[in-house]
Amino acid sequence: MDTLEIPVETVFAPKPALSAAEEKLKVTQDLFIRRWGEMGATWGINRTMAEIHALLYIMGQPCCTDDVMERLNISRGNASMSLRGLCDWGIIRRLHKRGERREYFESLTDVWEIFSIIAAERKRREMDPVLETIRQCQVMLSEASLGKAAAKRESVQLTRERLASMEEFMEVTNKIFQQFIGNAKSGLTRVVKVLLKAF
Amino acid sequence: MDTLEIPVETVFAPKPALSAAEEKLKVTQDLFIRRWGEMGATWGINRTMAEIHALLYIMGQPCCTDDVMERLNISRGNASMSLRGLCDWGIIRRLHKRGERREYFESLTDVWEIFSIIAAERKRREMDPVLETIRQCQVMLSEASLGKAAAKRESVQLTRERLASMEEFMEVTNKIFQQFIGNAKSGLTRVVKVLLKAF
DNA sequence: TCATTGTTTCAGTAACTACTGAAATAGGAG
DNA sequence: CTCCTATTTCAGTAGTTACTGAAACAATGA
Repeated sequence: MDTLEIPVETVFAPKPALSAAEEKLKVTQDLFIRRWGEMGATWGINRTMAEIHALLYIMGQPCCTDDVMERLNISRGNASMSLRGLCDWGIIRRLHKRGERREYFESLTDVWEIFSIIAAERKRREMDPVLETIRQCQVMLSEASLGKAAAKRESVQLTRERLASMEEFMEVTNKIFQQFIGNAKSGLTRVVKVLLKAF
Repeated sequence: MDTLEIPVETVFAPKPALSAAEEKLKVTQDLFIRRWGEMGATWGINRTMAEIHALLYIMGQPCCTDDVMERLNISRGNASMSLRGLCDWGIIRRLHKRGERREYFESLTDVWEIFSIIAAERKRREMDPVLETIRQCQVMLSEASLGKAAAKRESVQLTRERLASMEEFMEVTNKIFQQFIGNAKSGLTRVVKVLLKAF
């Protein structure tokens, strides 16, 4: 039997074993983190970035690069790049602790704020260019550009109609986004309450 | 000089040259299609699928597999799979023309309907599982699971708070989605008008 | 100044996703 | 049934994105 020997773990892993409660907390957080990462992936945000954000959000306390690396089993390079990316988005913040050399990171805590930042950025990057393109297309198919006869062709008319309905849709959607973004900090609940009451 | 010979194009390319207007229409449509594809890509929908949908939408008339292949320069396999995918989503439809062997495809024309289908599906696939996970996490950190003392720890409390605010956010968001989805056909404009008037 | 600790960058590579082209399959017409 | 045309499937591969690990860099303190 080797119960009398010093367990290998004592030498190589200086950490004390987690208490049952700590273990459960960790398992729970990991579950949340994984799911969040999966969701992020299908929304065009890379999994690791989403996971890091989930970690910082769910922990509720600042973590340093090494904490993140260790917890998610990722390399230093990856952690560094992803943390920077999240800072660029503005949904996590760098944090210097007095007398500490290393940097810590923490997530914004207000969920409405987090999502309105993301929404605003995506609108700017993805919806706005499409809207601009649609308008450009409409100019290209205008009477002025094609001449009166050609502009009357059925195929041209069809395309113009489609462009117009898409434009209308996107404009309205944009306005909704504005509401989200503008009201985020005060809690979007207000927007929603109005919406729900009306139906 | 070879002007007296039959031009090579006459033999190999039976199509007549496009008129200026047709050419402009094509260029315009291509511009729209490309932009739409780019947007799709950043939203986690693959570029080709988004482009095919854009094509069918903007054309306003049914196309067969070969039309799509030729217009977008993609292989038969790709076209077939992507068209099936779009049918599965429900945003394009198969269409049999009387006396024609091959199948045609057309896009839904109502933009609100298109987007509400997409929204509903994404909610089901991506938000619902996260919500379920959050609830599961809350159970895992309940007093019943951890015991009274452990449940009082600060770290546990923090995590529980975060889970709770995220849950609240997602529930509200879900309700908004429901409104979208439920009112789509009658034109979402109604929802929006209410929303806008209230501010 | 140098040593130490922490951070960023980036070339190389692993992992993944999308696409092709050809073969298999389906189904209508004769 | 067979022939013919349209459609689907899928193995192999091209193209893309994400990640690692090491080296360069930055900042602090002795």
